[in-house]
Amino acid sequence: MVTIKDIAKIAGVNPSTVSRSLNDHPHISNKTKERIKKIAEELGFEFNEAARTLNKKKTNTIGVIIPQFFDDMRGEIFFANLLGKLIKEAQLKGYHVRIEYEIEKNQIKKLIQSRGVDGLLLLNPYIKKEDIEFIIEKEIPYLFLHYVAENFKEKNLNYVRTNQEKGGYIATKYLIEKGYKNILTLSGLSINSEFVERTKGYKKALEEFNIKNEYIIDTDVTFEAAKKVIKKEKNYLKNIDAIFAQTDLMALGVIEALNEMNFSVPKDIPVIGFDNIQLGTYFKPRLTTIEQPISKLSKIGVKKIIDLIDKKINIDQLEIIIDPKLIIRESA
Amino acid sequence: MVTIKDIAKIAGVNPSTVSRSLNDHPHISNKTKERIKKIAEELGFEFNEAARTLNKKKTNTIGVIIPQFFDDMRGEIFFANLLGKLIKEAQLKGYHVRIEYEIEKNQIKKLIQSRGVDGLLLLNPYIKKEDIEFIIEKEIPYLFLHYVAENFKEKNLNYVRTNQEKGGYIATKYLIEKGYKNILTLSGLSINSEFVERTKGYKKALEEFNIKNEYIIDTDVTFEAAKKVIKKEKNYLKNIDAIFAQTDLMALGVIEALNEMNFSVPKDIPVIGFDNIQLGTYFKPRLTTIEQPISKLSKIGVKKIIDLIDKKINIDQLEIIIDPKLIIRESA
DNA sequence: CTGAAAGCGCTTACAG
DNA sequence: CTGAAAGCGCTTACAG
Repeated sequence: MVTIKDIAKIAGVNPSTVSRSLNDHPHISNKTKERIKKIAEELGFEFNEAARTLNKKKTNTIGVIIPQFFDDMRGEIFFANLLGKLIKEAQLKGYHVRIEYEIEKNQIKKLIQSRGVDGLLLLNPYIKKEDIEFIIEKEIPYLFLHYVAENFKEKNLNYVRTNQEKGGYIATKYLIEKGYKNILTLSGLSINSEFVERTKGYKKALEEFNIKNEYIIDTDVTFEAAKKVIKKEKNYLKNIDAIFAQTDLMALGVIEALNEMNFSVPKDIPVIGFDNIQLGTYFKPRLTTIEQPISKLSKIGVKKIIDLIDKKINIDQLEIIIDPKLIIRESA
Repeated sequence: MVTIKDIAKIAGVNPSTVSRSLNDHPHISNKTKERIKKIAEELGFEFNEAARTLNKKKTNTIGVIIPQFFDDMRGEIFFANLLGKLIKEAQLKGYHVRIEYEIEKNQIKKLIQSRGVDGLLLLNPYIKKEDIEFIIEKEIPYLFLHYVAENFKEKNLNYVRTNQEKGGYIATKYLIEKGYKNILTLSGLSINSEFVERTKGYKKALEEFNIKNEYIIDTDVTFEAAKKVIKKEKNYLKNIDAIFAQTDLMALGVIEALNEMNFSVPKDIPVIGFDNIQLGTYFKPRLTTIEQPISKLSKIGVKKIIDLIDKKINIDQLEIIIDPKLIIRESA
């Protein structure tokens, strides 16, 4: 592999001159710069990353901690999308992304101590409290993305996330304004706060329109669970005239159940989802839903973590909340 | 950050002794080893990765090159699954994974020249010929995973892939043995050879059973395209008594189209898919399909690339072909 | 069993 | 504008 020394020898200069030339140091004459760059190019020279990292204490790597439930169907689509966009965004800015599951106990600490990353993008809401404290103590640039830690509410943390409450509010309000008053929301049986937030938004909308009847069912965040629950709660359904399912997959399960029970969607019962997965556009009726702003999330996430790494922004606190968007199609 | 020197000072020994102790070098007394390990533990020491990499010329990183079409719906589910499993597998073996899109021209060359990875897992079939030649010339351990390069048929390349032809064969044979003789296959309009292979398998099965009637339609690999084509080819359908759609998403589109045209699946026309995406289990009728062996693919892929890196196996040629599996459910 | 020294491939403060 | 030297944090061949 060709090194700076090789180039120095060929050019008859000191390695430091090669380094400076290739790094466009201002105090080097254009003549030598160009001469050296040409040689470097011809030899196919690239800086040895490890050597640079060791010297500059800069890895150009963003650590991304993903949750174990990445394997879930729902997580999969959403996270795959998010990760794909994160990788691309980072790459465009000269960083790369190191994705890790939290498998071992001290994974995050090790990652930091071994100087493997410049900063951390945390996509896992279940980061341990001590890890968060460690990150903060060591002043490692970090950003919660999409989720905010569940285990550490005391301190103001850095995050970029979707306004889930607003999403729930928008969905519910849309149904109310269409004239529905008995709205069931299917929420997630999950410790992730997104569902709590969406239900909050649901309640807020009801309240705003002075509607007293709340119908809330918590269930697993899957197609099957949603389908099953709807079929089981036949009697319950008699009071209901619209449904807000808090994920698209659940909404599809609900529609499937309703179809099998000979309800027509949206005529008999409109259904609105959440996420805007592509799947929702495939089947009839095409899903009306709330869009998670994945593109914005990844663009802003990458930009901000790099700003934090470059100390372009204060590490004090960074709170960015992105509003989701109503997508009107056929199901409601 | 704590270094080997710090520990040496505290322990009153030479840094080399610390290094050897922490690396479990055989010639160090257990006493000092344990003493030093304890100090290291107390200080929260971890090896500086860059320093180690620089010295040992080993990054413990597997480069993963993904195709631009990772963003596609189909690619997304399949690749997300595969990537998630790759990351986990690699991590369990002490490696991490560096995922890159091929954005710049010389991305792969740079990755190699800058010594960023120990080996390459190529998930992109459209690697340029010169890149492949470069990889081979530099003797970088590499493995095509899932796809095999389209641009470089001359040389025997290393790969781990699914036997797509066999998949097409199994699917078609299954339909034939159920008594169907006029089988349409919906193949992919795509330069990826997987569809060519699956169609080959389809033909092979027909031939084996002496069936002369071939029905092949090539179309975009999407739900919508499949649906549209089926609705358009109404007349064509009259001759058909079973359909083999070469992706699950296409199969779902086909079923949706058939339903809208008042055909019952599988009673009137059975439909078999390919991929075994989870989605296929959600809707009625649940999809009969061919399973892509994603778990095996990722496990073997990671294991073999590490073997190549460790020179445990010959770099001469590695060809592993994994058979897909028939999953019988309701649609056929 | 342990130490002293050189080296991995860069960068940069110090000189001139 | 350029060079010589020290250093980033490890490892390991050479000695003893």
